[in-house]
Amino acid sequence: MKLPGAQAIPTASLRRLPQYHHYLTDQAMRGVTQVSCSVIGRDLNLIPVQVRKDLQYTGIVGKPKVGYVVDELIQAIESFLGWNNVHEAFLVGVGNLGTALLGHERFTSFGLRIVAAFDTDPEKVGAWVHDKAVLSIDEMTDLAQRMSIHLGIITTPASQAQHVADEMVRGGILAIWNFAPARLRVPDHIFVHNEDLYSSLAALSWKLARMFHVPATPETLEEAAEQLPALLDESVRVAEGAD
Amino acid sequence: MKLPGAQAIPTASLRRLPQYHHYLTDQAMRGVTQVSCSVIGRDLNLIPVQVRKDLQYTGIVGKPKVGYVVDELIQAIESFLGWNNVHEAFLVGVGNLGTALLGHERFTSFGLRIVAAFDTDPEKVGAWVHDKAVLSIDEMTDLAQRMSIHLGIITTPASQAQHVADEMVRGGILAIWNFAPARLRVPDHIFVHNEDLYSSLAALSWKLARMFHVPATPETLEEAAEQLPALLDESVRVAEGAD
DNA sequence: CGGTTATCGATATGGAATTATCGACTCCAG
DNA sequence: CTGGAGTCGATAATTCCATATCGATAACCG
Repeated sequence: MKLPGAQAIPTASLRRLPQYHHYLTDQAMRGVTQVSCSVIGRDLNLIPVQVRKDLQYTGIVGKPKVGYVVDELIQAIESFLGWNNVHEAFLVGVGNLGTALLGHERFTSFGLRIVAAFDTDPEKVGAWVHDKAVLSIDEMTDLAQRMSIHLGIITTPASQAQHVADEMVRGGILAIWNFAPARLRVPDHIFVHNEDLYSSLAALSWKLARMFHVPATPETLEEAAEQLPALLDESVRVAEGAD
Repeated sequence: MKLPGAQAIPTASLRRLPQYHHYLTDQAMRGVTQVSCSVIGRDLNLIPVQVRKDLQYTGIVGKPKVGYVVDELIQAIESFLGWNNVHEAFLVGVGNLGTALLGHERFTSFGLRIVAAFDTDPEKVGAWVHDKAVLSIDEMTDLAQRMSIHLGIITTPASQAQHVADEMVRGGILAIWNFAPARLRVPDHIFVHNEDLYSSLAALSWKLARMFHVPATPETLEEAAEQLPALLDESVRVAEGAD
């Protein structure tokens, strides 16, 4: 028996759901009450079949010829993603990025409320950033336990991320949203969700490099083929002095 | 004939390369000169085969029993990702997130230099944020043309993102790094790379919801099966009043 | 009131990505 | 100098995701 809202959903689909949600709330504000996969697909540059498949994971049921009721769809997505239950979180690392996240009031609508921030810098401790108190990192572990906080957000430099993660685990935190470019080592039962801007930057860099420096024209391919040392010959370094 | 540094690489592999890069530079600092896929896999929680496959895309060649030379590997990744050629970029939207990005001096090491920022807010225009001038958005289009800027970064609210994108295209920008939660509509030859924190948050939310509210035990599955209305019966809304 | 059209839901196909397997090579130990 | 262990590189198999196709259903129109 197949269960709606079951445990299996492709990551790719999961990442598209907020886009549908955003689009749908926008449509709802404009007074639209019903919507079809075709229309969504047109506006979001996706093929209708994929939209339908994604939405089916939420357990929503549509009607032929009409499509879906917008409000029901929004509810289904929110429910599926757990946005109806707000999770309280601690944030560690009140730098540029940390401050930015603290300012995202919108998070509350998406099931996330940052209740306090922590830092090591004495100048920051005691301050208030976007109505959130900045406390000393030393208090974090104990406070997480006493407040039963289960979610931690790390926005420190990479060098401190592991230490912060360890403290979070000690404090009973079970899930970590990690923005530091570091691979955290945690016990198996702790869930780590890595953000890592650099991973994303890589995809962009690669594309840019090929757009501006190594375009895929036949000539440049031949050039490259000439330049590349005997890959078939010796172990010469391939990318030497490219700068 | 297969070309090293060719056009095809899985996105997933692309996203892992910076992690290897970060790990390798760290190892290099510690004096490690050679490394094998097994070791990398152990430290980064990946299976050796996958590491090997990812690294092969960069065109690097290893030696049996020994592995790879760390410095060559770093060079190969940087070259493959185009990090040896710095791209200049404009950033639009000096809010929390924009400010955070402007502060990332590290970007320069990864092929990206933000040369100027733009905003509509008269209070921000004329200021300097992290040594970058904040200019009026009106100047952006013209300036992009005159300075031959080809990369734009959008950190505005979603409502303004489309307008900014249009202006960027008019200014000759060819690639856009979009942090606004909006689907941009651009000509075909423009490359858009979406960041969208909310997409990422969705994956986290979904996991959290199942960790704390709908764990995957048989009992709760039965409960859920009971609660869910007759999906097989009528079109009743599935997720009613979950709040 | 019946035919047409648009949409949903389900299944099937195609392709891509991860994982597994095998042969070849290099270092190290005896 | 020779055998064994460990690693690379390539190919094969599996799994997973995206896309295509088909029947069923409900609104619209003549």
